[in-house]
Amino acid sequence: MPADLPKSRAPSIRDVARLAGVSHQTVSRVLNNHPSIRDSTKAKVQQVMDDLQYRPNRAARALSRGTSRTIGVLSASSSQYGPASSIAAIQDAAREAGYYVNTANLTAVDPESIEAALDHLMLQSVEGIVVIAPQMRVFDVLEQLSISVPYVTLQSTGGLNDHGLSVDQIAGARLATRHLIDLGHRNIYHLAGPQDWIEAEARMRGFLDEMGAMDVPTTAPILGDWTADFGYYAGRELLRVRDFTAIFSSNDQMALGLMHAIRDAGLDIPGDISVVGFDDIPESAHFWPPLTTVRQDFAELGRRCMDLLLDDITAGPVVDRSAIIPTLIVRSSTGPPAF
Amino acid sequence: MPADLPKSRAPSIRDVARLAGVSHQTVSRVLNNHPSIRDSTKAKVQQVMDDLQYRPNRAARALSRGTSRTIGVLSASSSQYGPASSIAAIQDAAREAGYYVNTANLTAVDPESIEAALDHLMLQSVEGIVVIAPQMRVFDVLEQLSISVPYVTLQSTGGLNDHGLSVDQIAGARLATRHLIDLGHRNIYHLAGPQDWIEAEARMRGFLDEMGAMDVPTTAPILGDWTADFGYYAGRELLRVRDFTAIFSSNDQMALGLMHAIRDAGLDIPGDISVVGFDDIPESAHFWPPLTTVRQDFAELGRRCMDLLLDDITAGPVVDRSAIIPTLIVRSSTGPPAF
DNA sequence: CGTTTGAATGTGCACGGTCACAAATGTGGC
DNA sequence: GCCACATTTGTGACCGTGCACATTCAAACG
Repeated sequence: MPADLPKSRAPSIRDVARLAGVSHQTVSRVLNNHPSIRDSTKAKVQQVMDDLQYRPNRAARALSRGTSRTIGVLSASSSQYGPASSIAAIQDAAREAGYYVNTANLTAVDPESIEAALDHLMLQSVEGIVVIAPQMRVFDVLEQLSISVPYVTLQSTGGLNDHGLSVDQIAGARLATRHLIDLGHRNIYHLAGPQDWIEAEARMRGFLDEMGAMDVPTTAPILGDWTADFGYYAGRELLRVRDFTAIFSSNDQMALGLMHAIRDAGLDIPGDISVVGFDDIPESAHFWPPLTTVRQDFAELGRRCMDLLLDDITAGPVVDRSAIIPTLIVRSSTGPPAF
Repeated sequence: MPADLPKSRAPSIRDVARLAGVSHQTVSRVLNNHPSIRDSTKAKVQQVMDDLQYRPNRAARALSRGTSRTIGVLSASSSQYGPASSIAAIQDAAREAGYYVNTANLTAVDPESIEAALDHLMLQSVEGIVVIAPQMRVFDVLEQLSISVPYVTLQSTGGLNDHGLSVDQIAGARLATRHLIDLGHRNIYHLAGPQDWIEAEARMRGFLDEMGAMDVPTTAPILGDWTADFGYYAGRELLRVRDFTAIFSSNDQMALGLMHAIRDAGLDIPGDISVVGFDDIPESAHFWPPLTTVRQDFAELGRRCMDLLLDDITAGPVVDRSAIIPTLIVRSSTGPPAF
């Protein structure tokens, strides 16, 4: 019976080397697929590695190589559908590329907690950072801190820096707005996201741009907080005046709340009021009525973002930085205005 | 002007030592809050560390200590609301405890990808693993692989092992079922989750238990896939016969789809059919009608789970392993049956 | 057959911390 | 002033891997 007792320490390359009758460097070469290794040697070493259930020690490798093969994700509101989908895609892409992912959540958006989260990531010597914290303020802090590793963001600030990759939110918002205008609506409200959020800002701009381009008079957008709850209360307030026939909501959740309020007021959707959302979360198709919305491919975004970062890290080939154009999904929550 | 040129390498503990006029070991002691360090020395060292913007190298520390201060999260379906919330809570709790978190997503539930994900985590020498992959099969594989680090799961299999901590799904399901029975329903369907999922199984058992306890005849549960889409199609099928007055859905998304189908059939909720969900996702309050459901505190679950794991790792004090009891949230999707 | 060349393998050290132990320094009692 | 003792600091080895360089070996060439 082989001495299979649980050794106190895990086997190292030297253990493997000794048993295989080679030097530790040869084992290292096998590990790293060095070209000049005799096949027989390679096989022998690999055999011993299997027998010993050898696993390279990541810390040692990182130390010696000076590289951690780890990337960090700085995320806010990671429990929401969009960010969560992107994070998952990022993790998959990273793993496929042989990278590890470490996530730090932002508990608040004040500079202190941003710095704390960043510190947490830097302490792990991440080689790059993906920022999925869509608040403007996060970007400001990032700029100031002058981080020593490359970083990319899921939300482009629109050309101010080249760290961004993003769905073209403006185009998406214009799509939604145009849809309402084409249906004949002229009194359209926009329920925007928090002013601080990049997507909120971009969607608002898209809305205003399209309204301007089509020469439709605009009212000031309402600033919400993305939640269905807010959508509901905003809807209640808006309906006290009821000087509109359509609303474009910055995300699906608020649209849901809006529709709730509209129904509560005894009005019909889309008969009395049309509603458009943004995101196309999987539930939107089953809202009442099924929500017309703008679809974003969050997973694709995550993957592309990862490509971009890996490119920055390895200074590799130029990758596709073109924006992803979202698509309009027309369902039953929109129709021509009543007269 | 000080020589502030960007050195090719980051400052090490020895650089700090040299500038502070002490030995590297003294610097190490300052880093680790060793008790016997003269205050003046400590201050001096800290000053130099600040000046140099010194950051301890995690890899080196992990290597020499033989401990990585990293825990792994093995997760499936991490973009769904529940798991995502729990993961976020776990990350926060870990960071607070000075641990790093590394996540591996399961792309599929076959043994190969489970093993691959686990491998990915083990390669990083994680000290513990949190499993948020709620499929039974994952547990089987975990048992077989006989992992060398402690692990805990968010979904208890119910006493077969002691790795679990969970919301008492059975109690929650009984709450929901009892609510329907108390309202006077006697023909109640259950739309369950995928058979392989632990929660699905537990909720189904809760449903059957309560029905049995109250002496209400039961029909076989329908097995769904958690999506609103499935809820919709299941609803369409069920309504062809329409031999029931209430449905208890295993989660809120399927309940949403169900309600969609019920409305499509021209029926009233809860007038004709009552619907209960499970989870209380933030949108449920704004469904049409607002959904009666069972609330789970995912974040609390994540935190408690982390406590449990850290306890296992450090062999610390016994922590609270009591199950979390979910609560019933009554809204407008349930009412007495029509006669 | 000696020389050149390239592939295959070995040697020793570096990476940046921590640990065990030794040494120096300070403190109090007699 | 000397000893016992606690506190503070220093020395050197070590963790597991990769790198630079040295060495061995085999084949090819003149």
